[in-house]
Amino acid sequence: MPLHGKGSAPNANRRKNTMNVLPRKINFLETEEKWQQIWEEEGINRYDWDDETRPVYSIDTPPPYPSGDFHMGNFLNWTYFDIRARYKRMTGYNVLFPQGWDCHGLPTEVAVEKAKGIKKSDVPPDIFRKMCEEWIEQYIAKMKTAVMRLGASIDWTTEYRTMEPEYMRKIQLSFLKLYEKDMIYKGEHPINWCPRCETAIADAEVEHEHKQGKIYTIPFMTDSGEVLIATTRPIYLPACVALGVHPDDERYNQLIGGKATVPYFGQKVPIIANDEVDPEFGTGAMMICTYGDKADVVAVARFNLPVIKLIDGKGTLLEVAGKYAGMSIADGQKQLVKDMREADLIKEEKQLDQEVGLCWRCSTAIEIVTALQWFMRTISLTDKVVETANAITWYPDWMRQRLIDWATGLDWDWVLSRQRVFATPVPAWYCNNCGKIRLAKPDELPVDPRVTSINDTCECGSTEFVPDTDVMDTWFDSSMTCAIHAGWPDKPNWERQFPASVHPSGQDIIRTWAYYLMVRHLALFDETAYDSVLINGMVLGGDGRKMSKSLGNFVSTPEVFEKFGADAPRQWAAAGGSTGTDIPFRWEDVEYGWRFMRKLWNAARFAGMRLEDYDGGYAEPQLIDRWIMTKLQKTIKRATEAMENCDFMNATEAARNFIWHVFCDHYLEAAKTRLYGEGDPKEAAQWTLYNGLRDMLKLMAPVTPHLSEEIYRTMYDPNNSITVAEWPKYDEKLVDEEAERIGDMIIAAISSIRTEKNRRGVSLNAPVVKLTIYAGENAGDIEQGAQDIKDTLKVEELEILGGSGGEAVIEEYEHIGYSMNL
RNA sequence: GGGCCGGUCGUCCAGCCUGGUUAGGACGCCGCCUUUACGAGGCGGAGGUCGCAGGUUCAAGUCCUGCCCGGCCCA
Repeated sequence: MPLHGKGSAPNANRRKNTMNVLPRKINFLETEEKWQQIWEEEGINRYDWDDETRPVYSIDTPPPYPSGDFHMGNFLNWTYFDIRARYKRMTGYNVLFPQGWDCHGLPTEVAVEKAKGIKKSDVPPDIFRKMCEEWIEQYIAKMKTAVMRLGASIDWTTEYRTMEPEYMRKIQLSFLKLYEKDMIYKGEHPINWCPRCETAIADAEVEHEHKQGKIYTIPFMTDSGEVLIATTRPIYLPACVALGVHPDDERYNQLIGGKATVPYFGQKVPIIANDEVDPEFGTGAMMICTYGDKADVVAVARFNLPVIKLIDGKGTLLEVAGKYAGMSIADGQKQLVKDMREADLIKEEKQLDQEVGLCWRCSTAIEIVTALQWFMRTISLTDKVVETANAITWYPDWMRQRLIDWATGLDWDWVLSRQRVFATPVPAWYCNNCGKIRLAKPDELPVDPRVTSINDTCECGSTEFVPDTDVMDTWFDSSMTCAIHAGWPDKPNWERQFPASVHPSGQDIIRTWAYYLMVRHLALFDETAYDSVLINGMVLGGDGRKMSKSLGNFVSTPEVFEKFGADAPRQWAAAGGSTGTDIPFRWEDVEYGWRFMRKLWNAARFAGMRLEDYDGGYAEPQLIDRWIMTKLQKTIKRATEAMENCDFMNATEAARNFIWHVFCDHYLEAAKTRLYGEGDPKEAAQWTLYNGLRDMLKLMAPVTPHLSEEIYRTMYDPNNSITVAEWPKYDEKLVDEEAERIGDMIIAAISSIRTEKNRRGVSLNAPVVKLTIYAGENAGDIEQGAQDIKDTLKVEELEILGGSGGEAVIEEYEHIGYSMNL
């Protein structure tokens, strides 16, 4: 036995004060709010910017868009990174857990327009901005309340808003630095365009949807007769610049090099060989227009074809569309199809299931147009992105592929500029005379060129400048967080907090958040933005379908808080499914968490009562004490490994199952009689209980911080928080394999006999006049637990024999039989 | 069409990477027990040929191949 002698109490200092006993009744909801307040007052969640001893763990908390609704999906995310933050604090890290709000964006503009009954163009940009800023504060307040009610261990001294001048300064500065590095440029390129929002949008902002559409077969005239093409968008005929056929397609390849005449509009276009044309699709010949779809973009670039502008920013057809000019695309197409039918130029019409790109904000069908926009170079960084994605850690591992697939599938650089108001302005003016760009200088930031004019002289001698009226994609605000959280560019030691240790993200926004962060920081610092990515899945309704109000499976977060507070649903979030997978919200899981809290509370209350006179002393642990300690060590090991891997489910399950079904169900029952007694057997049980329970509270602390704290401060240490106490260490000295083997046998015997008592309709407490156990070769083992068996089962006379016999056998130990007289 | 994930008791979820005792847990269902931590509890029971078909192996829920179904993302 590794442990000997009274007084040599490992991990337990002799206590002077008696232990406080927990009250029978407890209002968990009030308790939680109490601790949230105390933690804030004590500042225990603050990052220590000056501490150079502890290793840093920095969390790249994604600043949410303050919609005002902290939904159960948010609940899941914040629980994930809060568990991570708390676990890391307990394992010795200086944890930076910041919180920001990603304020800019169209939804606020729309909401303000509606609320004030104005259009954004009715008032100057700075006035409209102010309205948006005021508007969004109410939503930030709501979101913040929810984050705090969850018990997220945020360092609120770090709180920031992306709409603040100070934040915009940093974003604009990064813009200038990227421009200096030639990573940002202004150019004319085909881009996705939302005709309703009248703004450029990035690939990542395009949603795809299947729609039933029509495909029309239309004849083009060539020197050797008609060639039929199939198109879903005949309205693009005026912008047709070529006819493409596959070079191996024997129906058409003799036409290559010749000309074709566009029906109805009459322009002549070249017939070119394009191996990307699918001879199986439609008629096998494809018209190339500017731009009907992405394939057109690729073809135009590849064959150096001219570009014909067909629509303006509102999606209205231009002059080139002839009599259709001035109509919307949809109306124009309708009219054109009608006219072409009459002219017998439509040979066939068929239904086709096609995919259309939609603006993710307003669901308007996007168009592809060519326009002068700001871009950030991303395509040239693709290899570097792939390399970095492979080098960092992903929880779970298979999510890595999502980023790689996205990055390698991109066709264009990132379109940065947007034509909106409530966003970070592009810090640039243009010389009114020669057109040269005059970028803001770092000390002029932050600046809104739409509001502030520039006092300077251009190289050409002119002093007149016009502002760049573009603003930036909101992702440009939020994809700098790893550096900005770390303190860039002002804190001299910002690189101590950089790269971020973990970037938490939803699987749905890997293509945006994770990708933009990575590419942006690589471009600026040539370094990864984060060392690991923690992915959470979506929260589904209890029926396994996507949670939504229209499906009637929607659960609001305030409702959950009101009924069950934070710690119970936090257990659902932690244990509802594997990290990264979608998890259904189930009230049953939350209720189970709530019952676990009550169970642990009662067990701790019992421990407190039996430890009231405990002075921290040590007596040689008995078999069953060593058994539970061994089981505890193995639980610590399992939970720690799971926590290290962000496997919150198995970490939580390991701790909960041990506490409830091993410690409460078996150990407390077996040790109860000793704890009511006197002397060394009692002290051994007390030592085990005192030290064991403390570790159990710690194992649960990241998941149920409020509950653990309430019990810990009442029973163990009123002045120090368990949430920053040391995480239990697996202690090999406390592992006793032999005790575990024999203990399992004793517990199995007790369980079997207890079941038998139950079967005979008597309570566990009813006395057993005589119990005879026929233990064969295990008689010596059973003998070691004789007292536990007698105590737990209330046996008056216990006889342990070798050999076999008895009226029943012990489950899982069929060679051990027993007889019992009640 | 491509990539990724999933298909395990009525329901939800582990287990699969690193093959090996009667496949676990929760919810629900049924039965029993007022026992000085807990009846918002305890004890027990029923319920699964691990999507299908092959293959590797002494041994497959676990590894390999093909297929089917569902989900997400992309074209």
